[in-house]
Amino acid sequence: MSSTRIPVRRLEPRKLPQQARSQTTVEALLEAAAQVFERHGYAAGTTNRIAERAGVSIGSLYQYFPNKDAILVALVHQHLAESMAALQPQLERLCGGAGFDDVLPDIVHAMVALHALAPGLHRVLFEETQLPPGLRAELDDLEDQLVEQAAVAVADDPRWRPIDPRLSARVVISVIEGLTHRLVLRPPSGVTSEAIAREIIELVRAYIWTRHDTGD
Amino acid sequence: MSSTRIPVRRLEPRKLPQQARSQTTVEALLEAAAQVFERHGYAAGTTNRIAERAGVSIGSLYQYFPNKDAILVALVHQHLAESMAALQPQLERLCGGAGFDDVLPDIVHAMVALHALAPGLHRVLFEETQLPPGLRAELDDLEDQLVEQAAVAVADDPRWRPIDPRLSARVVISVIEGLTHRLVLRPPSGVTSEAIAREIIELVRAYIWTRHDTGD
Amino acid sequence: MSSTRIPVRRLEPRKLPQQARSQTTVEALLEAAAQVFERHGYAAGTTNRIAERAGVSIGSLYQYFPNKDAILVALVHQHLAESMAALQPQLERLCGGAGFDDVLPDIVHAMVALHALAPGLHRVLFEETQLPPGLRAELDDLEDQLVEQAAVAVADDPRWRPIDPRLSARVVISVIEGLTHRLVLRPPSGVTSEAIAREIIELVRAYIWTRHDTGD
Amino acid sequence: MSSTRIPVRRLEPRKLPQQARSQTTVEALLEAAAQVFERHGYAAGTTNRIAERAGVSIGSLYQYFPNKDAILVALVHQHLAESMAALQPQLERLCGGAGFDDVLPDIVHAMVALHALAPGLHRVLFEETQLPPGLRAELDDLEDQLVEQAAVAVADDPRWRPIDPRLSARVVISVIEGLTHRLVLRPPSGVTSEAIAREIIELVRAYIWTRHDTGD
DNA sequence: GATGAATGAGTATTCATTCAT
DNA sequence: GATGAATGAATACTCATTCAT
Repeated sequence: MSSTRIPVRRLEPRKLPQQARSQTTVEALLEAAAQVFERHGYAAGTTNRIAERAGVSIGSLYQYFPNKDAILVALVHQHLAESMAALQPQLERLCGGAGFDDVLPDIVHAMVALHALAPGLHRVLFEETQLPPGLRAELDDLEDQLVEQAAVAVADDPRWRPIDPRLSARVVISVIEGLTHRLVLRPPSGVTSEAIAREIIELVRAYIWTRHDTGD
Repeated sequence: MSSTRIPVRRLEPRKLPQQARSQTTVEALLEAAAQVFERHGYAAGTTNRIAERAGVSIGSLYQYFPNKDAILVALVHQHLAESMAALQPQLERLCGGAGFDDVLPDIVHAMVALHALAPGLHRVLFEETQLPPGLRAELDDLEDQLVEQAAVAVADDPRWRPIDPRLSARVVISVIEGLTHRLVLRPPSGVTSEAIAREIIELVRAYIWTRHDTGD
Repeated sequence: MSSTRIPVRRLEPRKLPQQARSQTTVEALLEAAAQVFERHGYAAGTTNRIAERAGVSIGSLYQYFPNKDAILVALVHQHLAESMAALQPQLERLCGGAGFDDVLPDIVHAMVALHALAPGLHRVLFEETQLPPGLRAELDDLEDQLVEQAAVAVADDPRWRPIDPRLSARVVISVIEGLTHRLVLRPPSGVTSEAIAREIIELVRAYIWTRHDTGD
Repeated sequence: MSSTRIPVRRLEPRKLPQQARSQTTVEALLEAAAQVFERHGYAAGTTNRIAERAGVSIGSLYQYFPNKDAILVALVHQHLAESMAALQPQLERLCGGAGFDDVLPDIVHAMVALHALAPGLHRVLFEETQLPPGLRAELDDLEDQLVEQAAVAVADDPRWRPIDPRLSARVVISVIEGLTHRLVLRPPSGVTSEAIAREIIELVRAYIWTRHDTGD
């Protein structure tokens, strides 16, 4: 009779690789997981396939990840870190007084570039799977922070005085995120990612312009 | 959607129900499938559960659907039909000469209403699962048609003469679809679906206004 | 991402077989499980082996038992039922006024016969595995009832007036149970099960005789 | 004990620790194993857990024990040694002419004390696992020796002349061992280990008294 | 000698699908 | 037409054991 444990599901990596060798293994696993999930989707991306593609035994996979979900979570965290690295500089420019108008293109281009790299994987990461509540909350928090910063930046801009900066900011963020996903992950034929970025920028500009108090 | 192989796989309903009783059974199955997929997701929504909830034996389910994917496909078709039914009148108004400005709100409201009904199901139908290529193409075709119609309507509008009607139309459609999904399926806290619709409308209006040739 | 259910572990049979065919399957499975556990022990008695020996697919096993433990539980219940069936008549004789001295031999013989049938299985059922708390409690309850009945019977016996009937009864039950297990499940060489029964009877008789208030 | 196959399998410690450090390691491993088996049972007591708890790498564990079973065997031997150490003096008293009646209480108390120390471990050692045949035989031999000695002692006792000293001795040993296990490892609520010892002593006394030739 | 990364056969369990009744 | 018992390939995951460093 198996003992009745309390099944607390861990999602953090199981142990930190200490030797150089294992560091390599973990990286190979994450890389393999990204490819496998991208090609097969999450459900059909089996742990055995991931291990195989990583050139590693299934046992090694489970030495570093307590379960399949943990791999996904690690991938999401990786993406988050990359996103922050790409966005942080722009946000600092914004807070440093640069005009929203100037920063916007860079933000959008960064977002588009970020997603264009491995569109299938992003689909899996953010659409196909139901992320665990903790991670979901983490992402939502992050977005809220972005919204907050954007709201402040937009409110400060002397030329644009939006009536409801918070809502405007939320829509702006959603538009950027939503359209990037929509257009980059499933690009309509005959539309370059360059054109996509351009249109997103125009869209946001137009929206903000409309939503402000012209003071007339 | 599970398989990556390319076996010969039928996705059409196995046989058309001819008697009233069968008709009822099929409807019960689709309704049950919608509920089960909404609650459990596609992968965890087992055919046995669907059959059980439909009050029908698993054997009967397979009498009408050759496999699990076929149920999903039927559900997508159903959704498509409903969408068309909701959108067609507006499109006809558009083609009949009504101003895009007038029709836009109705379109957006229709879209939002369509998705607000069973958000979880829509997530499953359009995000969680990798639709079979044929269906995917079908959906894309449909969207292309919408784009085409919208392009014509926008181009015809005497007050708005967009520089690239086709691209503008595509963006408009994507914005409506993308934001509806993004905002309705995972609504930010404190934002009503009414507000969402309003902002989408504003967004599109602003964009079109910007994108036109003012003739100055 | 798999949905996070609350893992309540069921141990009851999964569904009651409704057709005659499945009744047969369940019986074959239990019989096979008894043999497999007896030969290999619980841990090494795999579900696949059980299914194979039952001449049934592994899927069928899980159609009737939600997990491996449930099979063990069913086996214990089966044994319990058989034990009660064998013991009940004697207990009724006891309560009906028959002398403890007369009934004792029959009880011991019944116990020995019960265990001599599949000793290895009983070892697995009651020694090797840590039974789930509910079942453990059930067994303890049963034993407590036996103790209670024995205590009453012994107390009533005019010839035996034990000082502490409850404790004496407990020891008597434990002796019968403990020695049956010890001697039947791992019989010393050269001792027949007949001799074992005889000695157990003597032991209990001597004990009770000693433990009574001689009234001197 | 897992394997049912009969591979060539070493169960002796792999190498005798020669340096003081190694001696310490082996002791730490056995101590850890005892704790881990007591807490988790044999099957769930993994070698990695044992090594971890011993503060030793898994590699080191296998330096001293060829496999998991060998650890169990070592533990059994350890227990045997302790048992002999506790029992030997009493047996010598017996052979030295002390009355069985006088020695019995000390034997029983020694047995109870021995088992009360780590009941869970004893359950694992002697009930949960199917000991390898060699060890099983070793244990049985030991018991036979005890029986022999007891038989001689009992036969010699001028006051007790049992009809079949060998059988009586066997029953006595079994009673002591069986009831100790039964009552110490799974004590009925409300019964102290002191009371248990007392009742076992009484039981054996009564039995021997009954089983002797009164000479009438 | 010690370490711990790597291994992979083996385990319980699920679920889409078939087919005898 | 309907039923539901039966199937078994496939999956996530474990753990005793090895061996390069």
